[in-house]
Amino acid sequence: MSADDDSGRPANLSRTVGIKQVAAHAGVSPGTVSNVLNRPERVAEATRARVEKAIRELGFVRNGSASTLRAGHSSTIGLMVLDLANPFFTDVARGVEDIASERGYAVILSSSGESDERERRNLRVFAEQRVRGVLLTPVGDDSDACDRLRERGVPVVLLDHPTPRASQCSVAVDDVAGGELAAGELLAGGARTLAFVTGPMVLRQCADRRKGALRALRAAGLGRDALREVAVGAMNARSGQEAARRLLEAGPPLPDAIFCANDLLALGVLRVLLQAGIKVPTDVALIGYDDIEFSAAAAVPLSSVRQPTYQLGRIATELLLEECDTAGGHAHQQVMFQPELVVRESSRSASGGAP
Amino acid sequence: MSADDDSGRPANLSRTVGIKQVAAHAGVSPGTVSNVLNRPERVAEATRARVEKAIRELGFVRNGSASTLRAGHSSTIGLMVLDLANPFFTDVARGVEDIASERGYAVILSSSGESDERERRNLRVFAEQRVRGVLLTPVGDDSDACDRLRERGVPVVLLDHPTPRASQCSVAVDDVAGGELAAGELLAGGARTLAFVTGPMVLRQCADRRKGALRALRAAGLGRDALREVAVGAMNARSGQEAARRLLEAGPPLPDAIFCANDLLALGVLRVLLQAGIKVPTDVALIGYDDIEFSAAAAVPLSSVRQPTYQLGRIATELLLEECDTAGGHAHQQVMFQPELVVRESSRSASGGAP
DNA sequence: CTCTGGGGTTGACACGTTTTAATACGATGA
DNA sequence: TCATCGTATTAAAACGTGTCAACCCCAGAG
Repeated sequence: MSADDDSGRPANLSRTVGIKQVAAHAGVSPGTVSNVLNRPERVAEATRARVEKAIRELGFVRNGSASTLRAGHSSTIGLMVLDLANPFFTDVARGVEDIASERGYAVILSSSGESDERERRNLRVFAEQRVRGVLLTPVGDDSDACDRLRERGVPVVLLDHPTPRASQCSVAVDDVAGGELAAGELLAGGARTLAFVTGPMVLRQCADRRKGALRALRAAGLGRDALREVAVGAMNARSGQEAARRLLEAGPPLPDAIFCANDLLALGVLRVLLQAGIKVPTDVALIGYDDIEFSAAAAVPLSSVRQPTYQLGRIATELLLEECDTAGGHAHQQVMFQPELVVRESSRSASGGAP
Repeated sequence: MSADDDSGRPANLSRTVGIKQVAAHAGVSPGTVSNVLNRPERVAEATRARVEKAIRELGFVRNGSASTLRAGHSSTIGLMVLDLANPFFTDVARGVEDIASERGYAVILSSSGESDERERRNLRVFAEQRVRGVLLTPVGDDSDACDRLRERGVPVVLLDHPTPRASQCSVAVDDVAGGELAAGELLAGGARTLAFVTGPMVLRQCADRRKGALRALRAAGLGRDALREVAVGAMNARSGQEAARRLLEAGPPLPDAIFCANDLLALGVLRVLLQAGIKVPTDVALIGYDDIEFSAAAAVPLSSVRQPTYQLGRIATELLLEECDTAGGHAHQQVMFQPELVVRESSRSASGGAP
């Protein structure tokens, strides 16, 4: 009585159980089964029950490829972020998944790893899968790949990336303001020389936060030469360590304070500084960006700039699905949030406390 | 060889450009285009060049749904982890993505959030998408949903989850040994009473690490009553904080040391302890599990148990793809890695140093 | 009784690709 | 010259679902 071969048991092993098999089992036509699945209100209560019973009994699972093929688009959306290992983006992803699954959409999650070649490759996979729409945190500013998608009729919402173009939706946080907040906090603490530790400048996040820092410097009456820039290849803790080592190797006059474009960078910097016996914030003040969960628990609790990450994901997804569901008349929106300064120990220099 | 019917202008707006349009443009049959895409060696150099030119000019992108429908399965694999916000799993995911994309597979990444209902729902999405195979870190031990997939002919490799069943592949790390290492380290430091902070016991990871801890206790000649267990609802930092508060509220005789089933839990515990003015490791020693990147940078650098995360993902994917590509004769493997103790400050109690 | 209307159901086709059996064609050997 | 063979290409038949026009049947109106 082992369930080895097809010995009279319900058709578990029958190669594939499709809409037709269900129809036969329920004594209706395939069209009716399709109606039960897609417009249940059009089919009489009794037949509907019979079909649903058959579906359960046969363990039918709708073939998504066939649906997609017929419909011209699937019920999945693609989400492409810069770095899956960054808690900032996993928070965003959580917001995306929550809204999407609430509305019956599945999410294909993908990461470009800050490489535009991987971005292109993964966007092509999205295109092949005929995703319904795409949420994209672009690596560069070249909107080329993005435009090709939109030409194909695939809505794209830019995520954590503002756009001046009225022809598309975007959700972002004001990184210039955030950079100004961060640098301003360091300057208010008494710093006269700053270092800016950053990832690749092609990343808009880095460029904007730098711009904000420069603005703060100017407001404090300091020149551009008060800012030393250290650019590394990625925005993770490992690169942060490299940046700190470079700063140390550069020689004795360390900057008064360091602004990192990212909490991951800041944690890496912090680690190397402490290992070198440098006191934070006494010797050097430090501030990061994103306010990820681990920053508060760091060796020296890290000051940072908080962004509404989860909201970012939610709003972006709502905009995208709105654009998908609306036929033609969709009003594109460019949403911009404001960041918030979070002051912890790493920037509370002994000298410059509260005013 | 002159323009056939299209009047000079690139066919951007033609509703959908499929294999047929390419064929017409290149003056061949659709079958030949398909051959160019899938078995280029079968088609003459000259025609192949012509077809490839047409593909570029029309911006053709193969329709994955149609391929999948025809083939019966797609060229994507599904990856379901317990918690995307846990760096342990993002490291694993990196290993998976690297191997998969190397072999021309795309990855659909999904997270059950330690909820078996979400696990079932997301596995159903995998089934609808007709993924080629699934990498699964199951929430519970009920292999039901998993079995249904395998009945459908979808290979499933268990990830971070050992199995005694010879009928399926699995890749795991010995969590009993790891738990024993962790608790052993605390006991070697002089602790006589322990707390075990853990997530839901349905999670095998938690159950096994507890088993290892008990084994270490026994080896040290201590009874089961030397271990106080604090179980919380999830394995993240927030729950860790809750656990620590519960320990503090329970009254003055704190345990000598705390073993957390997870670094996230440990970081949460650490934070609350420090805020309460409790010295780590002097008053209470602490050890976590997974050795995530942030543990080394914590307020008190966290001792932990390291696992070969990236390798875990790689090997699991290799096994899965091997099973997918092999027709029938596939030898299932159960791979088990050994964990490694990483001692840092949080477990170096003043009393018990080196032997 | 017939006629009309409408809810419920059906059947057939289309979606874009892959695959298989069949075809065209030029070259080779008898 | 014809038969044979191999290579390059083609036409046609699936894959499983959604859609839409057609159809059936019965209730109610005339």
